[in-house]
Amino acid sequence: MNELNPHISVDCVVFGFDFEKLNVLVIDRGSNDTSRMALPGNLIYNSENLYEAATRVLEELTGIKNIYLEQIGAFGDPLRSKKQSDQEWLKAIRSEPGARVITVAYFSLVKMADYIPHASSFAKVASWVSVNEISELAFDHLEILSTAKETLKQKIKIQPIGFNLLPEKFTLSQLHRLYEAILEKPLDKRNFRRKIQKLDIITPLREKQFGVPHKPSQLYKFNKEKYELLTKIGFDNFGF
Amino acid sequence: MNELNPHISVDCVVFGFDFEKLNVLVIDRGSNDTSRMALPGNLIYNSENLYEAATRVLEELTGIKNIYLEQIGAFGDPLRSKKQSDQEWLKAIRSEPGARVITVAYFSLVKMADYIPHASSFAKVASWVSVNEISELAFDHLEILSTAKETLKQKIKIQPIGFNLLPEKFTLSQLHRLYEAILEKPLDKRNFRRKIQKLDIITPLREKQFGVPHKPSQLYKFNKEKYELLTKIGFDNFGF
DNA sequence: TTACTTTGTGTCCTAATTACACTATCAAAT
DNA sequence: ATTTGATAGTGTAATTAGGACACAAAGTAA
Repeated sequence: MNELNPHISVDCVVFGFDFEKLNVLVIDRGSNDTSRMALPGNLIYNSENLYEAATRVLEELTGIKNIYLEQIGAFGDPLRSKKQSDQEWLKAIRSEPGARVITVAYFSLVKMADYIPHASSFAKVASWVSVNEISELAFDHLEILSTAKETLKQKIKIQPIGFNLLPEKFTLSQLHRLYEAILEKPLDKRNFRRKIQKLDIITPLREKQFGVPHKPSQLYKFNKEKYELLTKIGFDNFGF
Repeated sequence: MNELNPHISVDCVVFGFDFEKLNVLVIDRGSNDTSRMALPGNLIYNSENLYEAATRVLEELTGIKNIYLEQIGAFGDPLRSKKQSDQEWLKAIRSEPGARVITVAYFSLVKMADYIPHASSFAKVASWVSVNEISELAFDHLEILSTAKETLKQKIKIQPIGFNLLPEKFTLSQLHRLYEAILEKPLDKRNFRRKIQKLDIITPLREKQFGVPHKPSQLYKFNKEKYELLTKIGFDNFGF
């Protein structure tokens, strides 16, 4: 009973933030056609649920574990894996390369510094790529990525999940740039700071940046207790 | 190749509004155990995509077609169809009743008056039930329903999809009660009206209610052009 | 004609949003 | 020592949105 289900896969859109822009973790299939890159993903086992499968596959392919992971939705066009380049690759790794597969996509937010991705299994290389520089991916992964970006945009307005993309200690400017990168629009610096401060979910540390060639910035940490209290009593949005 | 895929199903949460409260369309499996009701759903064909499958299954089981339909997500716990009552029913209608099936759930909004549901196929009866009176459903359908309600709550704040639940001509009071039913909280009458009017997506008709034992209400229609313009240039939310 | 029901409307107060510019503080270069 | 370059950090005024609140108007039914 603990066998691969040849009809169902999971794919993960792993976002990382380098203090400048959003990045996505992709694996390189190593062949030399034009669309060599793909999102990490694979078939599920019949014994595991979808979330477990996503967690497992991500660790197997990239070594990443213990992260924020949330479902985006299911993608199941009958032709989603019928491109010739995709079929060739599937023949190399699947026992039923022609099977009709639907995939359940997840998106994940990680602290980029914590994960120097190490490739494994059939992923020759796993690496970070700027989301805006991706114009082609295997299967329907470009569509999945696009949906993931949209989901993240919506979600960041409702929950402060962005903190999963920052280190424990961060500056307001970093948080500011993160929101701008996700929402893909400029946000006024003073208004942003005022709003974040009023939410009362960050706490200043007794610490500043040092070694930077400009005025050092106050460091903050995320106030998890306050956030959990907020989610418990219910709140509507973070309104950016 | 045009065959049923024994591992993938679709389920539909069809919402209707009776001017008082939200209702959901359920099918009655006709057996006499405690959880006789289920959401309309069935296995997909390998030749169709997920949206097509949901459309087809819904029409086959309830006669409903041409409606607003949107994906909620995938549900795939390995035990989701292992309750004894569910297994007994699956044995009656499936060739592989023990197979591990994941389901892709959709939610749908219909004008209740347009659809006097007629049962067919293995649905002995299809009928409207108030969402608040449902405490048990087959499989994991209660969880799916719960997610659907939450999705609808979120979505109604961002897009005016509520109009799919009302007839062509409607009153502001009906729209008001609809929002209250979906959001499960009272909304101030005057503030609600002000807000809706400012959105500029409804147009008053040269028509009033008649035959009602109280002051007749102005009738309105939904302004689709304005809405599409809004979605094109982008808007953030409807803020209720 | 009265009773009953639902419609439709305006104001005041508070809170939130937007637009906007200059000084402070550090490292690095000269 | 001084200058340069970079980013941090801060306040206000004007506008807009949100929330609380009560009563007259228009119909049917008794």
